[in-house]
Amino acid sequence: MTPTDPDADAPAAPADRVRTLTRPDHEAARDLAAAALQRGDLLTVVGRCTVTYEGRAASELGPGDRHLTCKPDGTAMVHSDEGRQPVNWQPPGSEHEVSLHDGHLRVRSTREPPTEELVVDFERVLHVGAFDVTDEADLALVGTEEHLRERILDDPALVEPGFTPLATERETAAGAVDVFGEDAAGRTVVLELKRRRAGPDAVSQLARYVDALARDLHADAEVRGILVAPSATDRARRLLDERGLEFVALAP
Amino acid sequence: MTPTDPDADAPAAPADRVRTLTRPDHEAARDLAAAALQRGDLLTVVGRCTVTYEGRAASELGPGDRHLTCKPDGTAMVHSDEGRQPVNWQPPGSEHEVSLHDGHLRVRSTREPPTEELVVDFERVLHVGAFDVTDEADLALVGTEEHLRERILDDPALVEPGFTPLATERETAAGAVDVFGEDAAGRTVVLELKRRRAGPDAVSQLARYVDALARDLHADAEVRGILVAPSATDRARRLLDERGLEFVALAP
DNA sequence: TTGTGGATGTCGCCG
DNA sequence: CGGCGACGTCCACAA
Repeated sequence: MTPTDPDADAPAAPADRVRTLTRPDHEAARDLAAAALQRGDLLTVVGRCTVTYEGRAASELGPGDRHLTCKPDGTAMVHSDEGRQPVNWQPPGSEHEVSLHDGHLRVRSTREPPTEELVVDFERVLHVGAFDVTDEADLALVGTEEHLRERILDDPALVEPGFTPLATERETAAGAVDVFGEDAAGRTVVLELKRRRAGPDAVSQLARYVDALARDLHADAEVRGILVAPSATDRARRLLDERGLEFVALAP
Repeated sequence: MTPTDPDADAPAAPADRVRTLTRPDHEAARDLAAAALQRGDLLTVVGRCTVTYEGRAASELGPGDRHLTCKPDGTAMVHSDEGRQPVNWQPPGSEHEVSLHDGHLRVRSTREPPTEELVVDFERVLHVGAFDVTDEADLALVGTEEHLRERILDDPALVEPGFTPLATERETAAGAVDVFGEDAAGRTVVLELKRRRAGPDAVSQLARYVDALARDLHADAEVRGILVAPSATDRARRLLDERGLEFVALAP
């Protein structure tokens, strides 16, 4: 927290839900940023800065123009002008603090564990913004692996005629199997589902479950493993063949 | 870049590197946003909006306050007040456009392939910002898997006395092996490196390489596989044992 | 363009 | 908390 305002018991003015400064001096920027963190606002800072990170790894980033976001949940992100990924960040649950260092505006974010520290040092501030935002809505997403599973449970013949699902997330020594069932001949079947084109790791995953189940059941039990995905790479196909596993093309 | 302005030979006014509006009406917001996209600025919009996405999957998001970023490289991100991940986004290379719909400010981002469309519809705009930002600096990151590899090549005895690296990224039928070498007895050794605690997938990956190499070489060739990581989960240890593979504890 | 595997992955779920 | 696997993963790099 900021080292100010221990007892703001006087009813704060119903401040604007948005407060911004353009090209503020560093003290004004610090004040607005500190107030934003204090109030649990979303804080944005744009300007020329350097960034250092130390934690699971460590990084240095020289001067450049970037966009910093500090969320009320403790997330911090430093975005450059390119890329979907922030160039540096701190996960939710971190604590942010703002200060002046050598006449620079410094935002420091720490968390623990693991111990991680992100320091963003602005030598020039183009913009500071404090936003009182709330979001109650939930994202409704379709086309996931879960939908593929529902499709199969709805109509098991999509996998093959006579296939009967018996369980989902069935536990084995190697982990939980996506769909567990049996074929028309009563043989055990394991499905591994992928919402998109499957690669070698999907095959390895399926193989782990098949091996584990074959061991869990009788030594003589035959266990079929079927990879269900819209498509599979050549290498994945080859690995399937080598392991005596099968493939069924099916999309979410 | 924007697909316009073939001959902007008239010297553009040395416009501010930052232009923002607070609680603009939708037309003013549209004008500033359009100018920002035109100029290749970083565009930010904060306000109450709904979001729809359709492409590799599809999603709907009801009304809430969010922060939209459009980068000059075609990236778009919609951030809510929580989480490190944007609630919706568009990858770099997309094209953004801004318009008025039913009196709302609408930002639409599309790309191809795959065909994907993101529509952000603001019913209330708290803030619009246009920032002329550049970032030449490169991130210097340490503690990656590559550093672990360099550590091993520097001092192969960290793996075991007598270990001799012969190649990195050596190709096999199953893909490229992290480190390929031989032990003191001249046996072929495959290393799979992980910068952090290793799980079952790391073991499967190593097993794929060992199997492929044993096949590529002679049928009677013995190939040792060693997982090198700071630590490994119980399940990973068990899988290593089952497959006759080994583990060496080593951190980047 | 596609394939492949790393990532400070993040995130949710479950023991 | 740690393990485990999905993700509209993103991303760089190689073929």
